[in-house]
Amino acid sequence: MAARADTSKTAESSDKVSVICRALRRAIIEQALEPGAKLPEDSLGERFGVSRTIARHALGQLAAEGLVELRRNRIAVVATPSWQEARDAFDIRIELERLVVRQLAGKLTKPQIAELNAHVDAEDRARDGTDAVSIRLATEFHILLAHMTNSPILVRYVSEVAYRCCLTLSLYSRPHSSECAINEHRAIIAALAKGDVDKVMGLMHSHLDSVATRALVTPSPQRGRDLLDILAPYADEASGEKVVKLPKAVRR
Amino acid sequence: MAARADTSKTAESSDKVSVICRALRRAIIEQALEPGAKLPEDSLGERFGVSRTIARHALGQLAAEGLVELRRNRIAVVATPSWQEARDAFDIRIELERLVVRQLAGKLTKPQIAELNAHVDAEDRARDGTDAVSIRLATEFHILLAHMTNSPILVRYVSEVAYRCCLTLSLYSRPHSSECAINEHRAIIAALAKGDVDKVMGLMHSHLDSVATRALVTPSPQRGRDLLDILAPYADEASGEKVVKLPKAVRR
DNA sequence: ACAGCCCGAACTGCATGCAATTGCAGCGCC
DNA sequence: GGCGCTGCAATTGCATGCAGTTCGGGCTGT
Repeated sequence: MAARADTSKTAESSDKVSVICRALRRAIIEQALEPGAKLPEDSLGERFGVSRTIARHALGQLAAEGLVELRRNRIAVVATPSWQEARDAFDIRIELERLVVRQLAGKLTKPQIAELNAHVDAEDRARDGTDAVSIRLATEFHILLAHMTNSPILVRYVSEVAYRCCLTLSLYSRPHSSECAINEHRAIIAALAKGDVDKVMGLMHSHLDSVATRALVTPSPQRGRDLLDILAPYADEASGEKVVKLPKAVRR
Repeated sequence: MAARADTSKTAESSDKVSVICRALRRAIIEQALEPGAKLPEDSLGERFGVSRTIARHALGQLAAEGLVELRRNRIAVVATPSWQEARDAFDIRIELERLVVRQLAGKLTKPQIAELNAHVDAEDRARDGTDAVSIRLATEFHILLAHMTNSPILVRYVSEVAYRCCLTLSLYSRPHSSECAINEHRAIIAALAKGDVDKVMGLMHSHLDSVATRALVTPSPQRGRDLLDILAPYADEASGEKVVKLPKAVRR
């Protein structure tokens, strides 16, 4: 039951803008929309049966979350975080999630523990599904934890940064074996239930750290980064090196 | 030369929406707009010389940052964070800023240190100004620090959460003596320059913690939610307070 | 006199229209 | 053949218009 239909405090609830936001968010983190994919306002509006105004508003929200890049007078695109930004996001995420488990250790109710276990079971069952889904589930485990702190702000930040990490994982990571992640999730639940603050903070730290380092070992964006943007700063002094213009691989 | 000309990283640069956002943000954290103040789209549009569409978009962004509360079909109001939310915000802020100084310790350039010192000097000069301004400057010191990490994500989160804390300080704190804050800022700069990671993390922690505890000891509005708004007309026992419900803050 | 109802004003939700900017394809020039 | 230019189509930036909802004040019934 992932019903959690509560969107509550944070400005978004049931209007069309939020619906589009959620849909796009999910599409992005499941890689249905790759980083760099174009998101023209009218196409979105047409797709979701709303006007450009609404699509535009949704894009604005997603841009505020860092999932979408918005350049003036240009088509919005799915964000393409740099490797450094990915590292930064993970650093922040580690701190935030340590805070989460610190607040949660020993304070979980039985139903909450059951809910967590159920979620991990779901992760387990999804192991033979697509990679995108298992990544999403793993991410949602962390968001579920954040929810249990009853701190809307913490939920928002953890969600955002987790989504960003999801996005970067899709960029810089190859098929990851979710097995160990699941085991680590179980270990975290156990330590939380036992109330061992230090243990659980350490677990969470190493869990995220391992994901980060395992995923982000390759600072060479094999593809997908639009080189033109990368090279923009070098345009001034790029006299000696001949910069060939690559054949725009990502065309539609 | 604070010409931090970074456009486009964080979606907001030079369009009218961002202008309005910045203006409102500042008005809010300087308490020109009190928590609970109404922000009708038309009035904002009129005030800033734009249409409702733009004002609406700006409100959306500010709502995403938690500075504005947006209820469907209702006039937007400046957010009124509960006391618990204030605590949560400070908790998060402490972690984030510890991360900031951890990354910064020993890595600051001379110009950066000079810039920081200049800012604190400005804080010093503003001591005889209004409280709102000195609070804003103190907040901006922390944001300036975050900027120096060169991590856009960190900048965004620190800024947001710092603004939120600013907002709550205006709610739950009485006139605070900024003197010690200034000294603590100087101490932090010194420790950063010396590169003493542990020292500076401890300093930052206690700095923020002291601000938080000094400020948040009084949950005077029992729950702080929009209950406060409801009770405003019946402001008998809340006598000492200046709760004029709304002199139509932004009315032509 | 008081409570409840009703109606108008105010406001938001959303779509559409128009001007301005950008992307791009084709064309001419070197 | 490659490079730069030009004009058109695509797309955004923004304002305005209309419909639906909420708020508040006055009126009526008791």
